[in-house]
Amino acid sequence: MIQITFPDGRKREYPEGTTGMEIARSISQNLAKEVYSISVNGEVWDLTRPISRDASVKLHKWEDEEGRHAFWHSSAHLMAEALEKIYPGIKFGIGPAIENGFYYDVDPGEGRSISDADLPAVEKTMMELAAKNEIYTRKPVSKPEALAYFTGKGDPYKLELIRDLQDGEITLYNQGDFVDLCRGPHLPDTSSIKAIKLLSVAGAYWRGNEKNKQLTRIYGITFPKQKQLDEYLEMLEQAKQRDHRKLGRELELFTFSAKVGQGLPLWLPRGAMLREKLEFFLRKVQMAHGYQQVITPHIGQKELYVTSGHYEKYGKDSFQPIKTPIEGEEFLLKPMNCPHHCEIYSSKPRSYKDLPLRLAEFGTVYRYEQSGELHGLTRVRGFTQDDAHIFCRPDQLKEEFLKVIDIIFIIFKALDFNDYIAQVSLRDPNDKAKYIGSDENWEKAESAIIEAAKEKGLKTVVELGEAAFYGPKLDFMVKDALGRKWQLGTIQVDYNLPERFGLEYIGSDDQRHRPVMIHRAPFGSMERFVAVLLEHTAGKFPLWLAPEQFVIMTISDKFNDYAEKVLKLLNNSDIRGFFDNRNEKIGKKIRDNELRRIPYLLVIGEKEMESQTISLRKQGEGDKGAMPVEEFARFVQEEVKRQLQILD
RNA sequence: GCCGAUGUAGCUCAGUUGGUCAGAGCGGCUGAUUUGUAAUCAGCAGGUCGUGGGUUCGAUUCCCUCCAUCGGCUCCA
Repeated sequence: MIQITFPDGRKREYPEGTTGMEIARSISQNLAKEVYSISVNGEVWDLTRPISRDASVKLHKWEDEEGRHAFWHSSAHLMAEALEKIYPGIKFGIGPAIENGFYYDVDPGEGRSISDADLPAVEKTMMELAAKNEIYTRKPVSKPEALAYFTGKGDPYKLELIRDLQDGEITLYNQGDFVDLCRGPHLPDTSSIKAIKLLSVAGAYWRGNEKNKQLTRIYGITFPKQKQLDEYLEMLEQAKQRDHRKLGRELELFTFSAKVGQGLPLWLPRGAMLREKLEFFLRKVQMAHGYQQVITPHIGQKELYVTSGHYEKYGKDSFQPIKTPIEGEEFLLKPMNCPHHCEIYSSKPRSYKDLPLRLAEFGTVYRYEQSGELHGLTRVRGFTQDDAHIFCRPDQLKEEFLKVIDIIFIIFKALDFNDYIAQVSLRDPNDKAKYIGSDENWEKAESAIIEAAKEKGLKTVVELGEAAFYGPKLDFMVKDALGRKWQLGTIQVDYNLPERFGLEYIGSDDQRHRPVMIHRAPFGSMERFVAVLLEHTAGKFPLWLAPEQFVIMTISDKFNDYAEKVLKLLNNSDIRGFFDNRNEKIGKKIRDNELRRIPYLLVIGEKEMESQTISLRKQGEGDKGAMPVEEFARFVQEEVKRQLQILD
């Protein structure tokens, strides 16, 4: 007998070789139907794998990531089985479970391709196979056996994967006629896979390397119940409604023009107002934190970027230099503000007493992003960074870094961004050639970031190879409506540019010293920030940010004069809004302005004119009753003040 | 840049197996209506069916190029 310990600490005896499924059944038959995998001493196993020693276990249902993972991973195998039936000779790459569903990378073979239109047939075959209740069987094999099998099958990608594996840790799984190299775990059989949707087809480079062959990646998702699939698809539809590209058009915030050029956003009046308010907000925060605004040009001599290293790193695949007509001097559209700010630093001798020097600029930069990369406002070719560079003494670095984190917290709090990921982006230790600067400087910079994040109690994830070429970063990532992660705020420690630009200050010892630089942008870029904000709020901005805070609507045009008077009064009270003077019924005007996400709708008719009031409607909440005009003005001012309290 | 898909009026979308096939709703304009809390009615104007080429007696429809967009991959200072 072996002793099994459950998560709640209870222990129970089972015969040696018992399986997860048997343990589940011993608790209840219903449970047995709902579990998909089991953790044995922290390792996730198949439910059918015999347990031969005392162990701590946890059974995983759909609600657990481990349960869904096994479900989707098994679904990927099921899809592969179906693909092999429909496309004999198809080659397989990798087919993992992902956050929402699974994918499999396949090579359909010369002259064959798979497109969206082919997916329903694959789905159908998967359904048929699933209904056969095929059993997933695990089989440990030796490396030579594994190599022999896939050589026989002629699957070069699997062979490549096997070569990187250690003998003794290789397992094959099969269900029906399909055999795959796989670590597992898997479902006991295919019977629980009841609802299948293959979502999309995409190209994906083998092993994520651009130089390798591009395989066809098929994304799909499966569920134990049809209802869950319906709900998931409904959720995707809902997310589409919050897409910032759709909302940007509907709310008339921004647009694009193929004539102007792809990836170059045009901000419409309402969008410009929104940006102005965001900038105003950050300016105030920064002023309180000792920043000084500067302004620099949109271009700079090519030499400037040769000095900074940007030219060597990005010059060839970037917008190419523009030239003066007579002298032929070369200038670059600025891809970064830091070199300009470095030159401001060195415009006069600096003393240790001047530091830290915090130079801020809403700097518009231009970068050549690959055409396939452009995406609404989140990935563009021209954008404005809420940039600043802090030049400080090494002994001030940590404190300055912590203060920047505070600013990011202030912003995220004011805009209700609670769901972010703090990512420590370090350099790839195996590819140091990608970066400039000495190991010593990198180590100093990386440990400064890690320490600061720790001190702030930030829960961080560490990503190797995600650093900027001149220094490591602390990035704040936020998800969009469809769960795609975007980097917003960023803080970067940089010992390298000060060196390249020969920046110095005179210390208290009367000697020359080198300052350290912090690059930081709490919003990241105005464009991307607005995009993510739009998707988070579905266009319902907080009152202080709303491009239009109120709209006046009259019951009939008999009250237009009074409405004009109210409009003037409110505008004079520094409240933004307009008079919807269309000759429409009140219901129509309410509907239209609700859809435009105007926070306050003011209805004016006979009663209101007589009593010098307005009838107030709050967006999404309906009628709030009558209110004197002055009171409404105060009410709005106070709400804005309350929302911006964080600035005080 | 790569793989796959899409592109019909300002927006959302119908339509043509190549031949009265250029349509609807919303939006816009004009008029009527003077309205009480999520769509008043009527009329009118809008499109060289993304662009350029080709096949054909004939192309919005078939083929190619380019442009833009969408889903991914790679990249992201």
